[in-house]
Amino acid sequence: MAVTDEAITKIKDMILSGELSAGDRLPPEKELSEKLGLSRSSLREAVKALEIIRVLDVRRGDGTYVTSLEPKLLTEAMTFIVDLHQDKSILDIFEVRRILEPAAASIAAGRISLEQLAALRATMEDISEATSVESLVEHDLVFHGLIAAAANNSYLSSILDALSSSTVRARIWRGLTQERAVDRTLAEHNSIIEALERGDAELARALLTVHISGVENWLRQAL
Amino acid sequence: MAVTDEAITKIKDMILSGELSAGDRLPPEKELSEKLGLSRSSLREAVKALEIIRVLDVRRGDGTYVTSLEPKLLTEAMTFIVDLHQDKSILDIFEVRRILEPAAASIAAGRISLEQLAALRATMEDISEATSVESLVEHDLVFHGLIAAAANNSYLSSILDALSSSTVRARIWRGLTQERAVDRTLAEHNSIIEALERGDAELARALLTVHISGVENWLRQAL
DNA sequence: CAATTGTATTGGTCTGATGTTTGTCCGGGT
DNA sequence: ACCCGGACAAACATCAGACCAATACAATTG
Repeated sequence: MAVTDEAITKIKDMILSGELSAGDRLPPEKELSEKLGLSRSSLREAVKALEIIRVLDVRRGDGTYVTSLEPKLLTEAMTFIVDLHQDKSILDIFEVRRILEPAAASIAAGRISLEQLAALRATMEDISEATSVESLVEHDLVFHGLIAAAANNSYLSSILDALSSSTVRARIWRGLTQERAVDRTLAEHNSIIEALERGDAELARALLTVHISGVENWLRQAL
Repeated sequence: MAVTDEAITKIKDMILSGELSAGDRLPPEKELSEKLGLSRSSLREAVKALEIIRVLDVRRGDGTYVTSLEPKLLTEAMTFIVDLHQDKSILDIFEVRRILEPAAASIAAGRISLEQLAALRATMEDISEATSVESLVEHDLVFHGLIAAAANNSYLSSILDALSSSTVRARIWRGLTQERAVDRTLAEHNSIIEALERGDAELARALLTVHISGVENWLRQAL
């Protein structure tokens, strides 16, 4: 194994063993490189790799820290990967979303707060068939993100966030505007909000299934 | 933004734009570093970061290539992250598994092949309450992995694989052996196989829900 | 006491040299 | 014609050392 990969493993092990915990600061690069027995350049490659998956947080002029390691941080790393995997099998991604989104909505129906409901309703304002694609994408991201967040499970919302990379969404909304299906989609969003307001878990689940399936079917024939 | 991060973005964009496709070889480090306007050292940090999330494949003495970018590769990257996130909120992870595993089993019931069924049955051989924890973990990983694979959705099985890091599994099985709950768990596995053999999607879904919930409840009281 | 300035610490980047591995080509032997 | 081995080139791996830039913190100053 290359020295850099060894360093990655060693740092990972230090975290797993508890020698390093969330928020802890690592020794300076020079010191750590000597301790691990490799050059600073090689160590930096290892640190960079751990930084991109949000395990380490490097602050110039300050030091390198272990991140909070909250599940939320999983999102960014996963999004990065899913972004690159797009086009490969969007339908597979939709199949997973069709499983998770209704489940999230169902859970959310029993837990969602008034503030979150208000935020959901707010996303519907100023949105219509005439709205720009960028705004629609933004609305959609926030809308589904809020529902996932209301389910109160960081892993669940992180995974859903990642599976709905904005790049993919943008293309879909672009297609929807051409197909003049925007108001149907927005009407579905409205129904979902109403179900959540009533705390109707079963209805919320069903509406999400229909909603995702609708887009999925449009996608299927578009490909 | 630092030059290294710029390089990461640029390489990512080259892949997204199609300038680089799966399997393509990147220019040599020296050449690419000049093209992107940074030193070789900094470029190497960028490459290392993309290598760890399985976007690039570096072959010493040969060159650097874009990986196949198959969803399967998502697993390794995600597992690495989830491994580090363990202990933080295992129950959240179980909640997601309780959503995905039954869905996967339900889909698998209609698609599973005879070979896959045989493989599933094979995992039950030589397994009993007396078996070592290592073997039980191995059995469990393969068992659930096969079901996920039978659902024939790479993203689904990748995510499930990642959520079931062997580190977590090991600890759970260790607990189960102490609680003498091993044969109940194995009996549930048997029932699941039978449901899949009959192609009974609804039953498979229910059994998986019960199965995951059972472990989940044990975990809840153990924490 | 607050604002400013200095300075040490720490990460960011570059350069250039050297080691290691791999792929390829070519010549000799069968 | 085929196979094998060595030489060579290409490409990544690693290191050492230098200098830049941002930050934290203590000292200074008003």
